[in-house]
Amino acid sequence: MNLQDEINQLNPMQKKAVLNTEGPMLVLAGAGSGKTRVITVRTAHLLNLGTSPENVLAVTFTNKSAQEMKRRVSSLLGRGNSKGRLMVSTFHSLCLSILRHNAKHIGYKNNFSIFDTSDQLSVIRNILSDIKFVDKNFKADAILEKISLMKNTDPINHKNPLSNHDPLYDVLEILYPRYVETTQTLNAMDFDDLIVNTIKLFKTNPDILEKYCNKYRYIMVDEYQDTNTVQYQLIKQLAHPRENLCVVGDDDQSVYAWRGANPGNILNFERDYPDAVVIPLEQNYRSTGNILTVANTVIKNNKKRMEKTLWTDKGLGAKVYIMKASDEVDEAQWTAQRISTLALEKTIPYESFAIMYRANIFSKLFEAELRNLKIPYTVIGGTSYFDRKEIRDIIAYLKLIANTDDAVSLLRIANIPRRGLGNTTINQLKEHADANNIQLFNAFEASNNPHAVEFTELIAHYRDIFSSGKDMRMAMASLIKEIDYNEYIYSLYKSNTIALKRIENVTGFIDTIERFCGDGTILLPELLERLALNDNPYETKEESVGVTLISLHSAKGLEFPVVFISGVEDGIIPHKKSVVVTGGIEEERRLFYVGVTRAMNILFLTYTSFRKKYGKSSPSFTSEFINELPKSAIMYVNRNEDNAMEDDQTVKAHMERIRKILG
DNA sequence: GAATCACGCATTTTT
DNA sequence: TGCGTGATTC
Repeated sequence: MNLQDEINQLNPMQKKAVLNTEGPMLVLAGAGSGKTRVITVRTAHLLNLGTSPENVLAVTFTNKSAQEMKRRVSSLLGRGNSKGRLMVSTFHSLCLSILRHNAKHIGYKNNFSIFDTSDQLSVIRNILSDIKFVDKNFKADAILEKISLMKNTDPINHKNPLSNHDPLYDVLEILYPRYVETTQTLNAMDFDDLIVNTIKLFKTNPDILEKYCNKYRYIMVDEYQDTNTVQYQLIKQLAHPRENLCVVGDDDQSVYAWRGANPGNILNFERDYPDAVVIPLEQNYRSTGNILTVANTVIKNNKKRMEKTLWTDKGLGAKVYIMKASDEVDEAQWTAQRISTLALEKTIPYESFAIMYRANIFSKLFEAELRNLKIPYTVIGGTSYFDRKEIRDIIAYLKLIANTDDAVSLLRIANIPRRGLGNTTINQLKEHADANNIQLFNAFEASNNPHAVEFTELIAHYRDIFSSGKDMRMAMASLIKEIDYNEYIYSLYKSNTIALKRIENVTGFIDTIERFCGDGTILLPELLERLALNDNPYETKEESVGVTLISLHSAKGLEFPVVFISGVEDGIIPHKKSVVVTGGIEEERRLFYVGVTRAMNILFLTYTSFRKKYGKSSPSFTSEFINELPKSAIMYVNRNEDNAMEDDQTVKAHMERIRKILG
């Protein structure tokens, strides 16, 4: 299908958004309203009008959506067309590429490292121990969260986000500058720094900013409701003065305030850009009528939102089913049984089902019950492959090889595998480095400890090997062999099976790396960037197998024919801890709304009478959101006479549709 | 440096 | 309840 046909098929609002290419525009894209389609067709249209692809910048939050967007734009324009020159990028990778070219202007070397969360935690723990600050009430991860919030809200004026009654307030006043100083000394940036430092770069070097402003004449931002204050500032800087800025988002799906997202960015768009055109997309192409009625009714209870009502021409469809289980085991069994029945009797593929929950911990019981019934499933989220100790160790080697100033990586692996560099020796070296104001690595080099010197020689040797651009796999394999990492793993774990598994992980990691590299060879710094930003341009998108188990947060952006939202109980949704913080009950309601609007044809809401919490069973109470549901669109299903659905002709008709859709 | 134990804590997560 | 951390001990 060519572009013009594609445009002709859009609904009037979508078409308006696509054809309006100049000036600021807010596309208020309701759930399932064809948002991605609008963005991609709009981009293709822009290019088709003669705009050069290098003058267009599209910003997303995840690499996955960036890749998806590139793919769709290039398929709209036909092959060989501009895919490579079009800048579709995440906030972080955009900033990273800007900073790599301009590192010296903000006091960094261009081989700066990117620190992930665990690197950040190490920095904080080191500072705490340096200043001999011991207080169990101040945990590194709580401090980190606040530091991140501080950076994301007001990095330049160092505005403390806490009230001065908060016990963490004073700690943060001391730690924040120290943390910033330390990371800079280590020639490292954390994820927040990537954005913050870009803003600073632009503030202090208007000429550099101007260059980028001239380059990016048309800017699009996806998921605008998730932008935080610094991302907002960045976009504002870049869009000036043309303001050909198209932001797309849905304030009702803003569920990341707790990590700094500022829904005010979308709510205030018209105030910030007075000439803005606002286009609401309210026709929903995903869900049937009753599901949308439930979604609309619930979300209307939020006060701070932009008014919109989703509608569909699909008809009412099945009612939203509500199941009250006796306890969490019953809930999981019931859900698994329902899936089994629907799958077998109505021949719905398992891939059409999703079970959603507020917290990943809840996946356990569902997994067990699905296993019981031999139903295949995929759990999304949880701890990442890259968080494993053995993978982190190897990555620490690579990071140190790429940036010897990275003392966090250095300290991680100085004695892994053991090479006679115990705590005492390392502390002496640290003191020596501090006293002489030199990098720790240089203190190792200059030390009269042969182990320390040998270690730096090893790193230097591999620095040469990796920078020569030789085969990455060979270099890695040889490094792992030279340090005898496998032997170390065997010595670490008593059980051979566990040790073998860990070793397999390391081998698997080398394979993963190869996939990150694609056909061509890339150098170590680029590999590390891709690893840090989780950006694998060669990853083949694999269809997940079986029933999807997923948190409500992770489900944003996805859709499934049949959805179960579990644990719709007071304290879970809304979560007891969320009610008192940033987003409060309204954000919880949005999260629930996100879950509801994932469902295409059938939606179940489940909750319990009793639930085991921390080992002991206590009564659970229905979520207030259940009470907000419109009576006309819902139907209660009883455990003992669980046959209501089978008699429901609408369900049969809709199952028929699902089968058709899925071929 | 390793093994053991007690204690405390317990959303959401991408980059 | 169950895991991860940190202290304690050998």
